[in-house]
Amino acid sequence: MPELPEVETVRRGLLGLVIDKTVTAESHDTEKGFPNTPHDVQTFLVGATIRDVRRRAKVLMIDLSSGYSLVIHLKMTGQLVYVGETRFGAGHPSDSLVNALPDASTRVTLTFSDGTHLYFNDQRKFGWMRLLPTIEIPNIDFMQKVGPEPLSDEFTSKEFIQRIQRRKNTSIKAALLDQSVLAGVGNIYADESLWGAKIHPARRVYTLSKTELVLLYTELRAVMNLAIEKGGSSNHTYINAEGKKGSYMDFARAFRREGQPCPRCEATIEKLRVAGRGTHICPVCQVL
DNA sequence: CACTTGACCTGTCCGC
DNA sequence: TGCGGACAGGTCAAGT
Repeated sequence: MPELPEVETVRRGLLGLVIDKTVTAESHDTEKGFPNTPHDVQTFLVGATIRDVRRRAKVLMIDLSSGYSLVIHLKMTGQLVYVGETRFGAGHPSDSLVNALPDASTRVTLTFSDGTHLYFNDQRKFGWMRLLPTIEIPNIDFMQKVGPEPLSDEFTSKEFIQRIQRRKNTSIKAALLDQSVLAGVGNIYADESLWGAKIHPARRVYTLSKTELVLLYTELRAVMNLAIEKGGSSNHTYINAEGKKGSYMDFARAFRREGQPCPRCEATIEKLRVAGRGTHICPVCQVL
């Protein structure tokens, strides 16, 4: 799924596309992804106008004039794609991505008063979308447990170290991926930041020096900020609100670069398994 | 309690 | 070409 930079990219895209649009219809598949009652949908979604699009951790919130919000987690393969009235012509780079919607992975369709649409697609059906009173969002389980935003101005290296060290006995990669430690880090940016800080992902947290952790903090924020600037990372499923791919993968230094040279020392990048996840390292820069 | 593993789904890719 | 298994950017519940 989209990690923090991808979700933030979707948020920024949606802001420019759906603010002030009024929902006139909604449809969704019955099996999964949108469990609200038809009554709630009719009362609090249909007829409401979109006022804001916010993000916390990897969760998006679309605030409505009804006092309710659509709360969305894209998990691994979720997409939120806006399709305007004027579709791209045949041959346009985005043509095949966007003109074909809705498709077999479309779970929810919103129709706006101007005839345009917002689609929630999710091939693997891990993602979810639900309609909640806006003021109740901070009370849901996810929001209660999730850690601080790593890119906020108030998030210091001191706080990073303090929170990471709550998981002293596990691997540093597992600690980075733990959403209750800090919000928004996933497999890509865990590998990229560990490469940047020259730390082996399987190192136990208690073995890391303060200097190493400060460097990791700096690398993590740099890598995520760069990824936002580049519009996120794209595999075959991630696209932004306009149906476009991000370009961070062109800048990736370890993630999915197994067999290619390390940009720092030319050693061959290797793939291994840490914390149950595919993990990419430079075996020379990052040693146990 | 801290930590690890399996499950949730569908599609794709790789080796036989 | 077909088939089986591993794997995919996340999070929970259940297990040790």
